[in-house]
Amino acid sequence: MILIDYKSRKPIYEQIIDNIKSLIVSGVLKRDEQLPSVRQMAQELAINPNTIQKAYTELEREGITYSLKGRGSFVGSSLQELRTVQQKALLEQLAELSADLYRLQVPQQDAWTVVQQVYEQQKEDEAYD
Amino acid sequence: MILIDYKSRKPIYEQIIDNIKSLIVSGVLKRDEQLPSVRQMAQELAINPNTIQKAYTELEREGITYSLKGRGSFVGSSLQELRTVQQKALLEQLAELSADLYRLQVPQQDAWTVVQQVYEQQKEDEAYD
DNA sequence: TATGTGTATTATATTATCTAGTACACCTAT
DNA sequence: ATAGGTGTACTAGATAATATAATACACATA
Repeated sequence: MILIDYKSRKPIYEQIIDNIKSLIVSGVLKRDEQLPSVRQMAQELAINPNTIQKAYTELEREGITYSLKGRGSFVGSSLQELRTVQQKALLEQLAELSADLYRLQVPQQDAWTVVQQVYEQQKEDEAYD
Repeated sequence: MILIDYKSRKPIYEQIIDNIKSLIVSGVLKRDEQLPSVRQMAQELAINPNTIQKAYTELEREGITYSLKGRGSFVGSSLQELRTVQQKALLEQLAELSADLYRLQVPQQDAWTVVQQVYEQQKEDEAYD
């Protein structure tokens, strides 16, 4: 369900956060569905429970999950809500990257070609599902 | 000449590296031109000389500068060489970002609009030089 | 010779990350 | 009521990356 890359410079708890967001946005985890408990996920990933706890706390702070004492942690954000937020964030990243591309005098056409090619490649990959 | 953002999560030595690359790519620093000495830059930025040294060592490792004992550090990469390398790196970033955009189902048209707007905005800003 | 270079070394401080262990309050099924 | 599973809080320690501090040495040049 969740994969951790220990070689990455990205902290484990951030990888868990991103992973859960992906699961929600991809529709695997749905609103009000229960997440694995802190201890369970810690055991499955062979990671300290405190690290999972840190990820869950941050997810709750962002309003993406909610926790009930004695019950568990649950998805608090709908697929559409989270998708909208993340789309906005990605477009902001794209704007920053575009500014860098401009500064380095990369032709607009070259940038566009890359985007197009990736989109078409992804579409092809999807055709095999 | 160089600005450091102490609030940034990016380490100071990395900021120095990026800053010097920008100065080369923008044509401010030219091939074989001498960089500020380790001690001089350390004093100007009120930063420990070892931190500057770390940045310079990395720049030399990347082939962007070269150092001569007793002489100083100099630009070893031409504007065109470095620009080409960095353009390639940026386009790779763009490819990764495009894949994320696709996964989040951002319409290709929306992405394209952002890129276009940034390019036009930058062009306008430049007109005031 | 004096000064300014790059470079190397050792030590310390700080911060972020992660682990370890323990404890408590709460919920629920038995 | 009890047991077991929840979230949560707390203290402590290990480790790595980053940055500072203080010296020292070799080399180049005016």
